[in-house]
Amino acid sequence: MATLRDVAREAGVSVATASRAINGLGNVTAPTKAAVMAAVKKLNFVPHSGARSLTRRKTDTVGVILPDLFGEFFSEIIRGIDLVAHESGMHLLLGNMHGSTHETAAAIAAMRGRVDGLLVMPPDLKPELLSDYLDPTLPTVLLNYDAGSLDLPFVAVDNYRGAYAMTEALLAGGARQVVHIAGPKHNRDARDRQRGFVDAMAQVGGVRNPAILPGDFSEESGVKAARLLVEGQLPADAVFAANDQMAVGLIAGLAESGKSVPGDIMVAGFDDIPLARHLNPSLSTMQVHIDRLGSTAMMLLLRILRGETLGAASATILTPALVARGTTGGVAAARTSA
Amino acid sequence: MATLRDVAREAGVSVATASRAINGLGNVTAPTKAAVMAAVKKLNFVPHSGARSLTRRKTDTVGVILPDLFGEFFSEIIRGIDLVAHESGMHLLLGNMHGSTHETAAAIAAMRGRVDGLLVMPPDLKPELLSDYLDPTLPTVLLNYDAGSLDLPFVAVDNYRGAYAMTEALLAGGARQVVHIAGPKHNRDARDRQRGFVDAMAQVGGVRNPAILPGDFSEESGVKAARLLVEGQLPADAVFAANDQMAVGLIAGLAESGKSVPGDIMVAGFDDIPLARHLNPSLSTMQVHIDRLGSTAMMLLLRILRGETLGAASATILTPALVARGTTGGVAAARTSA
DNA sequence: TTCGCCTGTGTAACCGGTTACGCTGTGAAC
DNA sequence: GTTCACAGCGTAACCGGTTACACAGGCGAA
Repeated sequence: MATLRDVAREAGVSVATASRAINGLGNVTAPTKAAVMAAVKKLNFVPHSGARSLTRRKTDTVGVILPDLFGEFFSEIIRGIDLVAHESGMHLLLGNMHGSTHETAAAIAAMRGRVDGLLVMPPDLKPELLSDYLDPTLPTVLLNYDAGSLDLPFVAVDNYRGAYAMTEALLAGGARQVVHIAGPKHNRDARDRQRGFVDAMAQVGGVRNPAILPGDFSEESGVKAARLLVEGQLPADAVFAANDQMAVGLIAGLAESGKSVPGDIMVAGFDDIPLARHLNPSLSTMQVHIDRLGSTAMMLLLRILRGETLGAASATILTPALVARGTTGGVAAARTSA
Repeated sequence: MATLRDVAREAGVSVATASRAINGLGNVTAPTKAAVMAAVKKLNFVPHSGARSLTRRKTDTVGVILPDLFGEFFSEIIRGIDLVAHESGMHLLLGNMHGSTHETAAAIAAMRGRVDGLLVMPPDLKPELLSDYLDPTLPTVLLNYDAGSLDLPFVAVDNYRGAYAMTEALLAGGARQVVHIAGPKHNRDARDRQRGFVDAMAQVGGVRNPAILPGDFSEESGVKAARLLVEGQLPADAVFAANDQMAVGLIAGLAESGKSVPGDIMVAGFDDIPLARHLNPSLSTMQVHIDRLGSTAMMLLLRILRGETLGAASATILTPALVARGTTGGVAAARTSA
């Protein structure tokens, strides 16, 4: 592979001149520049980004650290990030914490020297730990994580208000006994959604200790919840699952037990994954523009990298929108129904 | 941020010793090593990967260049790649060609000096162009792309045989007039699937010029195909869509026209996206382990990077498996049905 | 005692770019 | 005819690591 020195030699100039010519800095005459460019073409020279970033002290890359890469949720986030990053000529370096705290530290450490900034989504990490791992000199935006005590910019979904709104809607739709399927215990999203549910039940429904079934955001745990519900003879006329994935499993489980949705029992989810509208009946849910979560965070990071100071703008909360569909009897079944 | 020199100074040793201690090279006494490690802790030193990769001439990163980042297909590929990469301590640098040829060249060029190898998926690029863009010194594995004349290792899905098998199955299931909804014209997957369909129709069904409707892999184009089919009064008792996405649209469109699936008409897709089994009736399709596409390619690349020479092994073809479900009357409707 | 080897450590070159600074030669101003 | 500013270009230091090579000291063998 040709280096800049090779190009300089070929063009009969110094490396400094070659560098200036290639990067379009002013002080190079047209003929000199032409000679350099000819050498570049001839030798097929492509600048070594690693070396360049070493002196420039910028890499034009941002690190993205996600808890997992599974499912549409993450692909949407990445797509949103990429959209904005691409516009600014930034690259994306993917890190995956694979659920382990230790891996998280490693993933973050490995980013040093490779990226100009970090986008981190640590749904089940304690703030103190997180601040230990993060490099304070590296611009960082948190995804879906209210930093709280940490003084870091973040973009989050208003899980609390979303859950509150959905619960309210179920009650308004005639449900009296609403059961919640919770997400993983340590997951902040899950906890906030549960809080929203509990508060809405108390404040709007006048119910003190609403039933809550355990879950872990997986489809399987939704199936299990259906079993618990039916076998446990839990009185319920509506179930609000903490995410769509569990709602999908729940509906399958209810169908096996001969329960009809929404006839016997209404079902609602959270996230509005693409699958939601294709179910039959289609799934009522809280629509989160997942890609916007990513793109907003990326825009925030870009502004920080540009040196802008963002005061209150550093905390962005996206409010999910209620989408009433078939499983709450809100609208006719999706058109995919036969 | 502390550098190696800082650590060396703090520990009272030279940079060489510090480097050796940190990297666990043998020739360092225990007390010296301890002193260095103490300095590392104290100064919070994290090696600068950029600088390190400059001398080591390896980056522990592979570049992944995909045509797009939309939908579950790509998220699954990335997940498969990440799974293997992570095991080997490799990082993933994402490049996106955003559908444009020019961007493709830029994406590939930007990788120089940042990665040790490349995973490229160029579904609608001509081989000659591709070889122009690629750096011959950079180990590269092609995804879902039979390099043909190019002498590059690749991992691909046997689209031809998959389509052939599905068409055969439809015919065996009693269909006589099978219509194909094709994918984008320049897309190799789409073309191979169409060939498989045409050949099977001729060889197994004895049909010379089977009907083929245009499509572009989008759900929308499936809906359009349904319209063409019904309004055009095309005689058909089965439709084989070149991918699941279009099959989904097709089913929706047929439902709108009052056609029942599989009663009036059977439907089959290709890919087995997660949504497929959740439809009602569930979608018959060719199962492609998309994540394996990614992980296999990554394993191939790793072996090349390790210096292994792989002869015939450099071309891997994954054969998709037929999954008969509701839309071909093959099995009972999915359990998500009410 | 002397030689040689081996171990632990330091010096400095190097990876491939960028850029501060210094040098040269030209034309304008005096 | 000097002086000066400035444009164009080259030299060399630098980014932050790795590592070839040199070197010092300790030890066993001759």
